[in-house]
Amino acid sequence: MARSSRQSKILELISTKEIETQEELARELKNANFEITQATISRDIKELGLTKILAPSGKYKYAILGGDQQQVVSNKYINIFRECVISVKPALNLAVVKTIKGMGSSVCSFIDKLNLSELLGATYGDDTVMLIFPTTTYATDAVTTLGQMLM
Amino acid sequence: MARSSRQSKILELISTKEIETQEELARELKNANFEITQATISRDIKELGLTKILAPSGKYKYAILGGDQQQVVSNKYINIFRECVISVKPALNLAVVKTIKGMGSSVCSFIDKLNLSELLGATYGDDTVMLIFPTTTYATDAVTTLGQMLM
DNA sequence: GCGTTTTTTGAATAAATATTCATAAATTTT
DNA sequence: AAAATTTATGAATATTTATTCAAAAAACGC
Repeated sequence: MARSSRQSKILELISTKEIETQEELARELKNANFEITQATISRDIKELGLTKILAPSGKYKYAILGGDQQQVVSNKYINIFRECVISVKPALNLAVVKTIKGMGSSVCSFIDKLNLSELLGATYGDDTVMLIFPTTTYATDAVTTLGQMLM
Repeated sequence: MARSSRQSKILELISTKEIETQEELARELKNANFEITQATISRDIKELGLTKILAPSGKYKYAILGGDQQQVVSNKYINIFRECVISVKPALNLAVVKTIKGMGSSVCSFIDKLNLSELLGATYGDDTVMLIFPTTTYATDAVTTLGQMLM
């Protein structure tokens, strides 16, 4: 459980910040209350298919891999999603996602990447993500899409 | 000059073989008569925007980056091409590319990636690449395309 | 529940990679 | 063409990352 949450957090962190080293990632995770060592991060990074790329700044940073290999890995991401999400429910033009404690932000960051159709905006709390749509129909469609991923 | 040739060779090597470490790359380059140390390879790899990715085999290997950053880098590739190619000429339904000594194979590997229209096949020698087209027209078109890259 | 197997992790370490610093080669300036 | 500047490189080293090996934690069957 801690494992999935941690990996989800890692995905969020690297897409949010420019993480240059695994030690740096360890520090960030510590801030998010994951006590972990560099050894474990090395393993997580391998599992998640992350790589160091040359950022425009000229520095190296961790990023999610593009290309073919990505397919192999994205199942992994969906598994993480599954383990962090408790339920997805519609509420008029909103979709409300309940997550395990502390995973609101990283689940939200994950959902952002899905490019849900007509998603107007998304906000999150500690264990909730709220997705805003123009109509109830789009909201229920999104709930269906996300629900599918949980099965 | 040696620099461009070497980097061109590096591009060829990593797209041909599964190179796991810089030391391994150093050995391969030695075979191709480039006496070079790991330090320089580290620098070349940074310049070329290469990264280690997880190969399907589960091992790490070097690969050319996909994605946005790639644009920044591909100019670099064209520069290398420029420095390795001496001339591009048509001969009936063929295009003949003369390269500096020893660069036939890596220039050929580079050209392969261009997906020239109607290219039927390509062969190379030490300092020559031969491209085969169905008609003289396609051959001269290719010569124009490649010629453009040299300007 | 209790023993057994599998999975996850950390500490220590091995392995790999990036950088520093000095030097040499190439390029430009005058 | 000599001096000055820039660029490329290697040796040594610092830094970073992967792995080994042992231990703890979790999952499983009985």
